[in-house]
Parts: sequence; C-alpha cells; structure tokens
Amino acid sequence: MQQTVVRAEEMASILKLLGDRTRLTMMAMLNKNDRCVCELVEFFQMSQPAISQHLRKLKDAGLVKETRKAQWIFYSANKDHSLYSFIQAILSYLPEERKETTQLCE
Amino acid sequence: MQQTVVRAEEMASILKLLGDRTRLTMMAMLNKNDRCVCELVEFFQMSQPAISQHLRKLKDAGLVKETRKAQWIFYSANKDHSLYSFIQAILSYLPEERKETTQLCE
DNA sequence: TTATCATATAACAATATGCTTATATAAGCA
DNA sequence: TGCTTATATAAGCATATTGTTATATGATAA
Repeated sequence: MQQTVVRAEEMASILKLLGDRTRLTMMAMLNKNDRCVCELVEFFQMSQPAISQHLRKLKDAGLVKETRKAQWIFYSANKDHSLYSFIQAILSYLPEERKETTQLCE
Repeated sequence: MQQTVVRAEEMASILKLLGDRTRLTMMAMLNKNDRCVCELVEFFQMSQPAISQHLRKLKDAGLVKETRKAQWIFYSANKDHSLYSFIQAILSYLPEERKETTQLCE
C-alpha cells in the first residue's frame, strides 16, 4: 500500500492546527460524528466565539466541512481532504472518547 | 499489532512542536542521522541561537538527545521516547531528503 | 413583521512564539 | 595561559495565537 507523501511545509501547517488540545479533540470528535456548534460549546465548556474561531481555522485548512440543517450548522471531518489518510493516521493514536456524548441538537 | 494510545494533551504538545517547518524538518533529519548544531545552522541557513532554541524545545520534550563529541554536540532523535512510534509514524509521511547532505563536522 | 436562537465576525487584550543581538560557557589548541 | 571555535542562554522585539466582549448575520417561529 503506497503511503501519501506530504511536503514538510504542508505537514507543518496541519500539525500546527492539530497542536492545540481543543482543536485536536475537536477533529477527533468530528471524525466520528457530525456536531453542531452548540454541541461543541457544551462539550468543551468554552464560549461560542472561541469554538467558532477554532472551527474557522480547521475549515480554512479544509480539514472540516459544514452543512446547514435548519438553524444549525453541522461540522464534520472533511474525508475528501487530500491528506485525510495522514490526519486519520494521527487521530488513530487517540483513545476512544470516554463518555459517548449524546447528540444535543436534532 | 497493538498501537500506542496517546492522551490528547500529550499528543497536542508533540504536534505543536512538530507544527513548525524548521523543527519538523529538523526532527526528520535527526531521525536519520546525528547532526551537530553547526550542520543544522548551515542546512537551515538560520542563526546559531535560533537553531539552538529549536533544539532546546525538542530536547525539553524528550524528542531529541545530545551527545558531546570533542567540541561538537551531536543531536539525534530519541528513539527511546515513549511515543517514538507515533512520531515515527508522522515522519514516515515526509518524502526522503533530496540532497543527501554530507556530514560537515567530523 | 418582530423576536429569538444559532452562528460568525470584529475589536481588543493577554500571552506565546520565534527571531535578533549580546554575552556566557566549555572544549581544543598555540 | 590566552585565543578560537562550538554551543547555550538571556534580553528584547515583532508578530502570532487564543481567548474575551460586543455586534452582525441568517434562519425559524410567533
């Protein structure tokens, strides 16, 4: 199986984004389930703007994508990202989420 | 094969360190060969203190180790780091170094 | 409509980061 | 010893990062 090759510059920018506890955990969550902003605010116990700003960075890098459903915007990992397999490889080292947080908005 | 499980906090701090083009490339180099500081200064075309400061961060995290040989201090990846397999997995996505830089000091 | 809820964005402040220059330390050599 | 080379550390500065509060936007519901 041929492994993707990632340029150092590009890899560094992805690692920098994931090099933040909140964003890393967020990516891991969004890699398993879609989540609306309010669920993330609830989960991380952070202000809504703080969460939105983290999501913005992940979105700008193409790591997550959004889908509007009625008044909510759901985010999820962008599995079409050209380096998704790399990201997946990193996230695979994280343990499973402890409490399987229930969907809040829906 | 059982894969190491890494706490989000700890993973984030490693990713943050590797989320810098210089340190990432440096880790990849040191994972293949020992290098003295002067070689890194030469390679990265950066000031000696700048290189030393990056090395310090990597060393503080236990990612690299140093060995003095006469007047030179050689750095190399610390393969005994408890999360070395994780770091290795990340670095494995980088392409091979183009020009196989020759040893400068020795 | 207008009010409300969900989210984004702007402006700002505190702190962190990554250089720079200057200086300290430690080893080798004349 | 005193000079030189290799490296580390300290101090300072510019910029980046990450949160805060205030406000804008967009959708739903009354």
